[in-house]
Amino acid sequence: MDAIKPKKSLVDETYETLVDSICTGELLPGERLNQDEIALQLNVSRQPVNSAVAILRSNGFVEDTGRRGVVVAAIQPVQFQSIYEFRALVEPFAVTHAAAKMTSQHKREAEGVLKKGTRAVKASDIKALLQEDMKFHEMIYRWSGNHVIENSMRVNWQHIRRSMAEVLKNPAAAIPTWEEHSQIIIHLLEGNAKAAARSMKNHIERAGSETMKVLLNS
Amino acid sequence: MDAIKPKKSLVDETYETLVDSICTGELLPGERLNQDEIALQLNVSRQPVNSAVAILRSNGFVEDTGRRGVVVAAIQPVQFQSIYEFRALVEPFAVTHAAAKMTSQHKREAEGVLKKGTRAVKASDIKALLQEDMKFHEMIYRWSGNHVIENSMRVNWQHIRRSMAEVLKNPAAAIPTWEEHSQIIIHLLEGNAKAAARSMKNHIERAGSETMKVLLNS
DNA sequence: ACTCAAAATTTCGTATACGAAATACAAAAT
DNA sequence: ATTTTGTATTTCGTATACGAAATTTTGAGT
Repeated sequence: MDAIKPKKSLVDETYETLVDSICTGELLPGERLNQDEIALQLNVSRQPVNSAVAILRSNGFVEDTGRRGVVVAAIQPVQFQSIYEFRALVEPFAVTHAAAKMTSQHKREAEGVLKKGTRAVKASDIKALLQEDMKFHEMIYRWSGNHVIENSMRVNWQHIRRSMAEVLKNPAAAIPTWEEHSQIIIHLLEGNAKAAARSMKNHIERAGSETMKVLLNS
Repeated sequence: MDAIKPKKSLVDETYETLVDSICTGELLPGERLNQDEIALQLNVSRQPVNSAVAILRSNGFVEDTGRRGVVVAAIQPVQFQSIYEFRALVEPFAVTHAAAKMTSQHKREAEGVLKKGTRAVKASDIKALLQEDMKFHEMIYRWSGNHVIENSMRVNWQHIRRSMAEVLKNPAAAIPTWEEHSQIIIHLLEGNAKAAARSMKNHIERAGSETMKVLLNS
């Protein structure tokens, strides 16, 4: 028998709602977060909102102004450059570690994600594209067996979502992405760690420059 | 006229106190955190304690038990292996980026940290050794100009403190550490990025195996 | 004595209350 | 008209209150 759904706390729900709002651009950089207003909108008291804001602050999504309350942290293009530089280092490393551990179980999982990804490409389903892209990379982190990678990238991915939503305003941008994802998996299943890592590096660098191009023109 | 000191919130104070207690081993893995008790000891109400615990949870220092409340997260040796693997990747990268940006300002800062470090070695001042080691590496992250590195490593360092406290029960273990730190800076000031990165990689790998040796024997 | 269920207690999550600091507003002085 | 200053309002941080779920204790039945 399955455990009944462990409904999350209001703090968690509030936190996730706010992160979503920030990442989708509903809350713009510099905008103030009014706790009373948020509490009213989400139909909870100010207490869970206050706790959620404290976590947002700890994770760098909002910042103190020195005055009252917090504002949505600004995201500069240079920060995305940092993120992609970092990814270009970490992701090939994750792939290399994953290569040594491939099983038929992994193969099945990869096929599932690739199928969902290509389906989303065909349907130009932006929301699905976003979700499946994240799932693909999180899958690789997990396969690497190094939990620090997964943890370190978690917050970054929330920021990446912000930029990716911009990039995918042209859904065709997802076509090369999923071709590259597919190629990486092929190399992994061949047991060719070097080629897989190189593919990943190229993938991140291409996606990075694509992203910077879009961000700088907007 | 100087601005008056902006004293931190009780949530922050509570959070830092709890992280300290976890990292120094005062609170052991698996131990339950009783909010009433903590509030009483810190002489605050349960509200800031509750918020601080939520942040601890978000940062992986404590985990839900499925029952009531949270317990201090267990730290397995394998987690430290992951951390050191990760550092062996990220820190040479940071050094490489820092190498391109050295100024006389940086030189002065480095000399200050190295002096404090070697003084702590001579005095076998464990607390200072811990603090200065962290400061040394955070300085390099900062110099790299990539904020993602600094942010990603922040939580890791709290865990590293836990292991380092163990290692430094033999204070002589700090001697090679600060020789290596010094060597890294020398290469950086020479503008020799390759050599600096290699020194950093060796430093992390030696420190990592030293740490694993101590953890597995305790 | 041992077991099990009902009652009492603990402790958490969330709501509400309150004081203090920041901001907005308004009126007086230049 | 602009600046200044006193006052009202907003909004946050923290304290306290309360209900519900988990845990412990109690005690009756075996």
